[in-house]
Amino acid sequence: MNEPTAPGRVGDVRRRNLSLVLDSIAKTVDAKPSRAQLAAGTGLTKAAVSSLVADLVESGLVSEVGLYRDGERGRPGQGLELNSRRGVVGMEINVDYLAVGLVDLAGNLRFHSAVESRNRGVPPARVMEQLAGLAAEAKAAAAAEDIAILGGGLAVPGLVDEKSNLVLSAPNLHWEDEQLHPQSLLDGAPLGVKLSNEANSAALGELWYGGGAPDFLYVSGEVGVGGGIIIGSELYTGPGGSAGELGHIVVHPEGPHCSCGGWGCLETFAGQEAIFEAAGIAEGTLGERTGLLLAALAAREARAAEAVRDAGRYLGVALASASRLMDIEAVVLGGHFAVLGEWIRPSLLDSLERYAPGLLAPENLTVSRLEHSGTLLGAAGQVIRSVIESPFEFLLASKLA
Amino acid sequence: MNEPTAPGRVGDVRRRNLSLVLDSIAKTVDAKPSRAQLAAGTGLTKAAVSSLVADLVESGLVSEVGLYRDGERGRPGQGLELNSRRGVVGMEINVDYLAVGLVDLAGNLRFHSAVESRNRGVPPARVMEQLAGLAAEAKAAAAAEDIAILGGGLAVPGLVDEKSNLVLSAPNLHWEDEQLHPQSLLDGAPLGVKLSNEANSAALGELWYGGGAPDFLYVSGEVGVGGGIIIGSELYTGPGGSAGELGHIVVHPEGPHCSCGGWGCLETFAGQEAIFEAAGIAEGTLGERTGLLLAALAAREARAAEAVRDAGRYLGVALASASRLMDIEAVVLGGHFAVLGEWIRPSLLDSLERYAPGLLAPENLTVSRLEHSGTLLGAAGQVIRSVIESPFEFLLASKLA
DNA sequence: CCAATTAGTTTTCAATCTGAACTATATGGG
DNA sequence: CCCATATAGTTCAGATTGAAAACTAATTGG
Repeated sequence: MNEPTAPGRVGDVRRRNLSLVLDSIAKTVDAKPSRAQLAAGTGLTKAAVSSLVADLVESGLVSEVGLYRDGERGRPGQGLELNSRRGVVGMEINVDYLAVGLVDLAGNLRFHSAVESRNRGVPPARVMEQLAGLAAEAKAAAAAEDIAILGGGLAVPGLVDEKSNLVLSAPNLHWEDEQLHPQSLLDGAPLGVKLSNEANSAALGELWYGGGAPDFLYVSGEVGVGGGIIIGSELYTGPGGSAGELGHIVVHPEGPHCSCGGWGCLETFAGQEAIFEAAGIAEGTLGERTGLLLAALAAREARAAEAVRDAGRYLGVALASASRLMDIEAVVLGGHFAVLGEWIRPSLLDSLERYAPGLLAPENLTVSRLEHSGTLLGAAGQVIRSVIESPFEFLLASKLA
Repeated sequence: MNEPTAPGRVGDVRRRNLSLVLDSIAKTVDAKPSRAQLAAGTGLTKAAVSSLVADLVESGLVSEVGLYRDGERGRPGQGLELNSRRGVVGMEINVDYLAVGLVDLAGNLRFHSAVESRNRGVPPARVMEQLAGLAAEAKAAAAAEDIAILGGGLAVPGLVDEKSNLVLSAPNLHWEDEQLHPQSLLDGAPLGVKLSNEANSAALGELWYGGGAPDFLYVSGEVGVGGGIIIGSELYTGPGGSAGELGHIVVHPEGPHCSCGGWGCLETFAGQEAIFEAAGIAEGTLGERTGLLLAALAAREARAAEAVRDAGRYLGVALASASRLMDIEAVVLGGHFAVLGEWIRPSLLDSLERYAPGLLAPENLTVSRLEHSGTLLGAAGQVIRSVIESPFEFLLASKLA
């Protein structure tokens, strides 16, 4: 018997309403709602909203931005918005690059920097050292724009335990059970640095700063094939936190052996290596090979076209199964699949229609437009969302300071 | 922008705590906790628990059962338990039988009755008429035992819309967009009759009255292959309510055409028809054919053995994919697969180990022991759980009456 | 310049939990 | 047999918080 359910206290009501008001302000992008509008939108009384907003303003999460006027009569309202002088640093370690970004509470990417970096097989300490340099740039940018950094998010391409900051397994980096110290990247940030999975973060980035649909499968084609499952505007992580492994859905029971130990996984047909190999592109860095592949596709070379067509076909099999099982009727392609977007789309749609007819309308298969910033935005966004969802804890902390 | 989030009111605290206390009483089966124990268990003060329990007792949901003594010193406590003189009727329409059961709040099956009935192709009105006869038996049994019927649950083998009591599609009954009137089965029951899907109800029955693991996939092998996904002790239904379609996971891209329009679905390899056909058993009712199959297996007939082995193999493929995708590491076999339990287990385990090595320990693949009552218990249990989760609404209603 | 209108604040009230004091009821040793 | 001790449960004052309504503030249009 688990007993995780905490008793309701009188004060819980305020926790919830603080979050409700803050979330309403966050949702109303560009509109800068007044207290009265918030009252109407949330169902709270004006009195309650006033009291809640007072706390939020005092803590610095929300700022008043001049008077709001609609041309009608009556006293104008005070426009409210998330304080754009508070920010979170999103950071990403990937196989062949490092990146950081500074995202303000309102969701604007205020600074962005990335460097190529061959991180495969490099010890975490060395990679973190290099990342610290980028983080310093972000801090400098924040100081220049007078933005206070509340915290950060760090996404890595592997399975992580965010409580203990452990990278359990990042096969493409050749990391296994590596202890990271992400806090050291942003000394003194009150909310610390949250470690997360790259595909999940990219899915969340897509949710918060991309298309915005509440339910979709995000397919992240990096070296492996990863995925993030968004249901009801929340990330589905599963009981153990490792859900979304689209790459290891079995798409052919007689398929080749997979690095995971299984057979016929999607990754063996649609992973980057599999596609390059099928297309006959063996040499060079990831970037070079991607360039060669796109060139071959543009030149209508049969072998490349077939490689991508097959990948799309098997991706369709996996997505048909996943959509049916989880009742999710939208898919967003990211990473490698976004790069191959228009090339892979036809065979993927054909395959979906063959294996799950009528399930997924073509307009619900989209390509992410966030490109490389999606993961960053998602990594930072998780920290921003945690504040929006539990502002009370933040208020307490800022009261003490 | 959806705005489903209701503002927190002061009174919400009591809603939550009523549910917390009621749930604590429900969880503590056989222990009959005192108010003081509940206070310790929930984190509420004794004063709060006393007040909450008073409301619950007054509404008739909870009853005081004599004094509690542990042999120590001190005043003995009043034992509390869910009122076993309140019940819910679980009902099930299936392809070849109808069944009803009376379940009291404490979860005891107090009455059970089932009849064989060939319902395939029979109009809903006729089936409902026959079911009403069984429901009358349950009502009589409740009257005889002085149990007040609060409501009912009706499970059907198909996709339902529970708001409008519509059976959207029950292919095995040949029902399509049929309007049911389940309330008429239990006139005057204050909580009405809730329509639900058979596989989902069976999964919930397994959750509440069976094994009790918080995360598992329930596989319901009836005429089709259905499934129920339990995550965090809750049913996962997906955004549209039709999740769990294990039967239409693609297990072989070159497989046969499926009734769903797709190709190579699990159902085409492991559905009842597929197994009977592969085993060469074409004649007779479902029951007769099942008997023949089991006899053939017992006689070690090669064709039957191979049919079941293949079904297990493909079921393993589907479960490997589903487990990986959703990060669920336990499986419960129900329906036909429970009947075939020991015969299908070896090839299923082999297959799981081949396609998702190390993911699912053999002890996490279990066979449901609830047999035919699982669905009933789940159907009734949904109504019972709705009371446990929102007792406040129930109190209001009983105050008015 | 005033009526109408809308924004936001103040005040009173009710709901509900906590905490502490109090009452109720049992056991066991002298 | 009685009283110290222990545990169960109740009562009551105090704090938090939102609802409702009255009130103040600021703006427009005639």
